[in-house]
Amino acid sequence: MATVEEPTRPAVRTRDAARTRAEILDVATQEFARAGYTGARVDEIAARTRTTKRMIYYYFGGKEQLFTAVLERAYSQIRQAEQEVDVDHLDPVAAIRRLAELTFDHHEAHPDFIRLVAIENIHEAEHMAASEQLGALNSPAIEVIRRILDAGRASGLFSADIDAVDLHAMISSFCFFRVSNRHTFGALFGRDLVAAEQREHYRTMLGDMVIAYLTADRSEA
Amino acid sequence: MATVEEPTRPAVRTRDAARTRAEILDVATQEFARAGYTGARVDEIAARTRTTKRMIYYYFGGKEQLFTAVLERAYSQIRQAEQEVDVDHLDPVAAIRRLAELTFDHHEAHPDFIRLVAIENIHEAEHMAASEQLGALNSPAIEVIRRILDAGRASGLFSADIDAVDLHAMISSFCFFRVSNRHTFGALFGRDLVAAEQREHYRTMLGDMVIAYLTADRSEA
DNA sequence: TTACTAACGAACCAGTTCGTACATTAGGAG
DNA sequence: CTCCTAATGTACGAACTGGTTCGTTAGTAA
Repeated sequence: MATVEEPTRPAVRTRDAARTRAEILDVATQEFARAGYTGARVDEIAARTRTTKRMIYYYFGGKEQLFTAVLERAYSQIRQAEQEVDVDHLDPVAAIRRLAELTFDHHEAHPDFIRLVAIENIHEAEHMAASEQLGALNSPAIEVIRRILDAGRASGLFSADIDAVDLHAMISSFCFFRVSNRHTFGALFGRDLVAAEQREHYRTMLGDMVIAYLTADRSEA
Repeated sequence: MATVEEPTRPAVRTRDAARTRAEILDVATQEFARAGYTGARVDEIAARTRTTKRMIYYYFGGKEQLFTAVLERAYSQIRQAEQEVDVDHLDPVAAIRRLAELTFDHHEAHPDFIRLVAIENIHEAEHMAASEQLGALNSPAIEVIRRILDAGRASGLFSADIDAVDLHAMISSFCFFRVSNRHTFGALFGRDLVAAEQREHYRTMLGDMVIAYLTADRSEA
């Protein structure tokens, strides 16, 4: 019943450009991943931030550039993870399997990233094209794959003459599809590709598939 | 220089419910595939039709139901194509390879369908869930795969104990990724997965991969 | 202490977008 | 030929949305 108005606490507007910028990126990542580029609302992003819409335009310029910034950060995080991969101590077969599993795990752990990539493909990668930072700077994973492939062929273990980028595509396609198409696949076949009980099953299947392809006996062909 | 106004031809408003409905679906499919669900504009769909926006609401009820109808038709077309598959005269290895190639070809030939599926996944298949027609009625392809797998195992050619739905996922993931992620993959690695020169390369790679997995020597495992 | 600027907030605006109310007519049933 | 209704077209509006204008203030350099 108190008719006394709350003094609407001054909220001690502390100034911290880096924090504000990062917070906008965090929220924007969620919102874009949730609703797609067009479906994401700048007002909604601002509302879920401790700052205002004005700041989004102040720091990023607009919705398009904000999405580009979101993509840039997401990809830079993935590259960072890839750089920490260490499979040099393993034999080629084990190394490839390990790498496939790491890719599998990373996709599963970052569904928002998968969604962002799917969304960017709907828009034909126009935001990536507009980014200087994202210009064809190769993923570290490719170099790792290349080294393992060379070793595997040198030792006679690998018969397939696939190159690193194509092998990366093969591994990624399985990992990506499992997460990206989870919902339509589930609706059509009543099977949840990302169900916890199935995790080991699919992880093993991926490794088996890649190794089988690389080591297949092609002498009869 | 004729200042005589064109009589704005009466356009002979012929009435044909089926045609109007089908035309709306055609244009809507393009527009949704182009811009995503949220990005698609009802006014734009109407403008590219020989009828008006009023008819979209008259026949479909609204944007959501229109998108659901688009998905229903797209999936029914795919099922129709799957039903025409005939691989019964082939041995299991050749049959699986042929089936994989047909899936490959279908994905390549229908990029709009791929985009619609990707878009529907962004929306967590909520429109498919709202459809009675799309309720878990299995794809004919699954039955075909099941038969081939049984035959392959019976004859001792296939060693892998994978089930039909998972094999379908394996094949689809490669075909789907190649089309759906064409743009981001191209931007990152400078390689166009859908380039015509590469078509045979990837088609063969898919078949090799699936056959290698199914026939891999697991005696040493 | 003062002055200056980077960082910030509230309110607003113009264009858009889905959806609807109302009026009209083609074409078939009788 | 007449009447009835499924089918169609026009015009409009309320809510939303990206972006901007204008004014304020925290922190800091001198």
